[in-house]
Amino acid sequence: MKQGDKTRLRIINTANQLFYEQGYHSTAMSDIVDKTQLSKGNINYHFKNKQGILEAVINSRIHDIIEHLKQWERNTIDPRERLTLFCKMLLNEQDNLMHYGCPMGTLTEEFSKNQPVLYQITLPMFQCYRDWLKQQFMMLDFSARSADEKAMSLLARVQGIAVLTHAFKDKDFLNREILNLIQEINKPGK
Amino acid sequence: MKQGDKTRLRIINTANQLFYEQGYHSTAMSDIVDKTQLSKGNINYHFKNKQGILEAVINSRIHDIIEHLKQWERNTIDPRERLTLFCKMLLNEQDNLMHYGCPMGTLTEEFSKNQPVLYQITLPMFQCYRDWLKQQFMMLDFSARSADEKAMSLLARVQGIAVLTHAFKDKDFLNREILNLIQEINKPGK
DNA sequence: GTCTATAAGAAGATAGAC
DNA sequence: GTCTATCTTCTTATAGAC
Repeated sequence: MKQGDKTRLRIINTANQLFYEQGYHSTAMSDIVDKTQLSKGNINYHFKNKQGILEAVINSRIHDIIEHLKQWERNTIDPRERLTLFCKMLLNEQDNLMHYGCPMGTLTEEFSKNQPVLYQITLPMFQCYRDWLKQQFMMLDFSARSADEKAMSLLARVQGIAVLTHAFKDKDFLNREILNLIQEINKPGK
Repeated sequence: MKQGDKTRLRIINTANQLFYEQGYHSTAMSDIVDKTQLSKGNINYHFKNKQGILEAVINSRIHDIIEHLKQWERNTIDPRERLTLFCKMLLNEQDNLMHYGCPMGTLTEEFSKNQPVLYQITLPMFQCYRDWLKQQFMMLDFSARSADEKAMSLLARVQGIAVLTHAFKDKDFLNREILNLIQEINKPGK
């Protein structure tokens, strides 16, 4: 890998972490400078501006999400088990969720109000999960329409749990709710 | 009412609306100046700084929330009906939810990551609803502990619906989910 | 109580040397 | 490719006149 690519990657990964832990707006270019130990000028050589960094970060995240989904598909062919793996993801991220909320949800909320350009960049993350969940429900013989509705329902459940875990800094709540949700998913008559 | 009080109230109400529509961080003092048609100096006479305005806004919101809860208590003594009124609140705010999300959830999320002082100011809004919902579940003969868990569950459901309504700008989803939620609440064996 | 004017700082983006 | 230095704009907060 070329030196330039290594630097570019270092910027993306650092910004990704900072955008998650502090939010996009609260992360200054100087924060990225400090954490990467690169100069301001160097960062601006690799990215036109802050929005350019965001775009690269989101592309990187989407790549990771897709890898994650593929892994679940390799792990099992049972859609209910796959949905269960999706829910369990939150248990693996307990501390991060408590401190920083959902990386996708919090970033989207930050842009949904009045940053239409950044919002458009960020929303595809949500769409990845929505489409994949829909596929799983279709494998359970739901129609395309109701599979999408089930996907949205499940996404909403998970986002709600993330919001309250974050707001009340409550890991017990998180564990309780996710276990309940997994039970509901695996109930036969659903 | 004195002129000073009228001015103070005008600032609070304007800031309340702007904080909701744009977020706290994205609302500049100059936005409040423009919308109130008051001078910068006048606003700083009434409030020490931006944080002072936030505190007044939150106090005003909490006052409104409590009035709202009291009204639901006057409207019915049946706890399930009261929980239903709570859910229906979201249907009355369809357009706002779609454009700006939950006024309580979005503000709390904005501060939960790395603004501990503002977070402490904002969280009591959530606590109001949590306590009231808990009371309703206790009237349905749940123990204090499980009533609180049910309250948190319901809050999470509603927050999740708000997040996805906002993210996908989808009112149909909102209506569908809220009606489902109301049905669940009024199922006998819950 | 309300105003105008300005200080003081932070943040994003740019210029140009090496 | 990487750096230092600077520009410009935006934002909060303050000083002082009326």
